[in-house]
Amino acid sequence: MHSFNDYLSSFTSLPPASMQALLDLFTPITLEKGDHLAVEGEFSKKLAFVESGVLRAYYRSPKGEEFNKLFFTNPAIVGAYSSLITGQQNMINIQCLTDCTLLQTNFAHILALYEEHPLVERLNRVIAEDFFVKKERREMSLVMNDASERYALFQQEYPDIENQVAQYHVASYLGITPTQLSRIRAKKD
Amino acid sequence: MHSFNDYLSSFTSLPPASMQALLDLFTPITLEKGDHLAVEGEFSKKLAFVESGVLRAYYRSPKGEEFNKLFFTNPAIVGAYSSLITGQQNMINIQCLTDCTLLQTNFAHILALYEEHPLVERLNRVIAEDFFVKKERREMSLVMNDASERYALFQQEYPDIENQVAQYHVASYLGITPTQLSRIRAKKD
DNA sequence: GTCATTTATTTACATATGTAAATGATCCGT
DNA sequence: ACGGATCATTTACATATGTAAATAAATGAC
Repeated sequence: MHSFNDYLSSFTSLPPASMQALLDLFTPITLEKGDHLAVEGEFSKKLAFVESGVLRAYYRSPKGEEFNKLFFTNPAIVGAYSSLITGQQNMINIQCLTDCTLLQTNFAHILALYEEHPLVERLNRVIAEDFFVKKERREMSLVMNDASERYALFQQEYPDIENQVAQYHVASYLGITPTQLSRIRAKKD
Repeated sequence: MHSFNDYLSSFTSLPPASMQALLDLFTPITLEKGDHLAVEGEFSKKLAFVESGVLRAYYRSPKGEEFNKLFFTNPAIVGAYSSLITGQQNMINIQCLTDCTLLQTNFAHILALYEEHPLVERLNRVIAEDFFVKKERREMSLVMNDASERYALFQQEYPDIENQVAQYHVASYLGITPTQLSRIRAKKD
């Protein structure tokens, strides 16, 4: 498992005192398969680091269909990011697909650290930029690659997820039906 | 035409002195159909406001196929946003689809205003959040709507663009071929 | 361990979309 | 106004994907 400390350090280095102050904000929690960390319509406040387990972020269409948008596993930060930073109503849902252990905090606590620990703000910015760039890459992939190429990319990007979650969650992430994913998998042999 | 001043004011109000300092940074330029404002691989520096004309942002696949990602018309801010804020290499191209008149500046000039005009930073953040939310909506639409629904949404969102640019640019934005767009249009009668 | 439930695959058919080529329409420079 | 170039539509056919239903496999509760 990748520790939260190591994960944060991979973005930018922090003075030990700042790192400690930041880490101290987070509380270990456990969630069960099916539990939600964020729900659409809320004004989201929580941010967490994934220690173990798998979560998904998903949209819901007006008719109630669900569309997986992202998966999260160790090491990753999970939260309704756009709601947190904009203060607007949250549009996505975040749910555990397995039992999960997380380190959780209130986003406001992090903001409160900026005065005393300016490099925490820098760290936060770097992480936000990383999110942004990943989002852009995913958007490019949705547009430029067909389903079977996206499936190959998914396997590269999340090598450990495929055997931890239901096939239909993968299909939803790829933007196809489970039927079509089965066909694509069958062809690969 | 919507003035730059009015457009900025629609996000958040600025003290007149700050607004003037900001507006003073921008220089009117004209670009011709086909000209590029940003090219992939560069480290982008420029940001501009669209006074008139139509621009597109597009990706290029490794094989050289182009995929339209966004259109820009008055009033809008245009620039290789993710490159500007992250300082990373730019991944998108921005090109004029008609002759355009823009107000242009170097992004660094805006950052330099933050000290003396703190509300400019707030304005910038609000605009970035607006970008982010729009990006999320577009991503949702790509995933949840089929091509003919996306076409209807495009017509709502950009009511004036359809008769200013080639059909195949619209098709590319929708993620389909011009052939398929023709079929969708034919059905609507 | 058994059985019911959930999940994955397969099948048959329908629909959306792509490709390539032909035809029409429109635009632009001279 | 003419004529070549670009663009849009149409046609015919191929492929990818969806839907619905049947079957097979895996999972989980007892």
